[in-house]
Amino acid sequence: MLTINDASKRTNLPVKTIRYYDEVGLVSATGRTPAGYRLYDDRSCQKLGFVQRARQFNFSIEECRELLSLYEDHGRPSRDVKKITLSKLALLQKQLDDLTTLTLELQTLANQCTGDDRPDCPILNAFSAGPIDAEP
Amino acid sequence: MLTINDASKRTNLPVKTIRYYDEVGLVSATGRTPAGYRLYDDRSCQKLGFVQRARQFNFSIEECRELLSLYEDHGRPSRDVKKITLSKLALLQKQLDDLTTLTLELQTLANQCTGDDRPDCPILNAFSAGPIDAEP
DNA sequence: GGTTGACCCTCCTGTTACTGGAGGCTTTAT
DNA sequence: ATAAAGCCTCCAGTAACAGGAGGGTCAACC
Repeated sequence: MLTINDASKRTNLPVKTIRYYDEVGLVSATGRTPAGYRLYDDRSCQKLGFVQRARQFNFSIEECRELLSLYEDHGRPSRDVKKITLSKLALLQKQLDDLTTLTLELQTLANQCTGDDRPDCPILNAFSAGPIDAEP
Repeated sequence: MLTINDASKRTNLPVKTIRYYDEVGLVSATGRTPAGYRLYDDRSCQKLGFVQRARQFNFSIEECRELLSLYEDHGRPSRDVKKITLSKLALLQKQLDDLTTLTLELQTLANQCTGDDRPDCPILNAFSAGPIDAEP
């Protein structure tokens, strides 16, 4: 049985975060010492690690909860997991597209800006006028 | 002078958002009617539009405040604006890289998953094990 | 003149996923 | 014996709004 600090070291999750996951019932502590200290076993640590990686993939806490229950349920069909994953993937793709467009436009503006002492600035001009045409 | 609703239509910002910008002092209402209704003139609408576009570029409210004050200050050097823009650009680039990696990895996992009735699922396996090697 | 319906206001709560801190035990090391 | 580190709970705050309650206002229509 590990203290919350040990679990933190093993999973690379901050202590505060582990406590939070316990609080919201995502990954509950295995037990408590008589003094009330949280205890975690290997299984709990594994789940914490699972959540950590899923979070890195931009899965929300609620989605993690769902994935975790599928993970816990030994007989679940992989179809269910794949479905969640694919819809998340579509979302990521959209974010990616938006971010790419945005970066390109901003890059264009920065390139056009002389960045000197003169007050004329294409960036501010663009912001005050309207949408930007990116030039290649 | 426009009501908040008219300003909303002109700028495509929700009424709630415009009120919020007033509340936090980002773009204050030009005045009020005797009944307490917010009023906006062309200049305010222009500022609202400015903020809207800057927000689309992922500038935070505080950054917008900064840009807006540069925008207001007629004599500011374009260097200042460019500096802010470039650091924002670097941040965007990093987000983009992370998101790209993430998407690729998740894609790899989804491809490996049969998505049928069987419980074996590479996605869950990967999450429970550790980092993923994306295959081309 | 009354009434509907569309606006407007303020204030409060909730969202996401934590993070920081106060105040106060417990355990471990010296 | 004491100091440091670690643990606990509870409270507040973060970003940028969105939703809704409760209530005032304005223009039009009958």
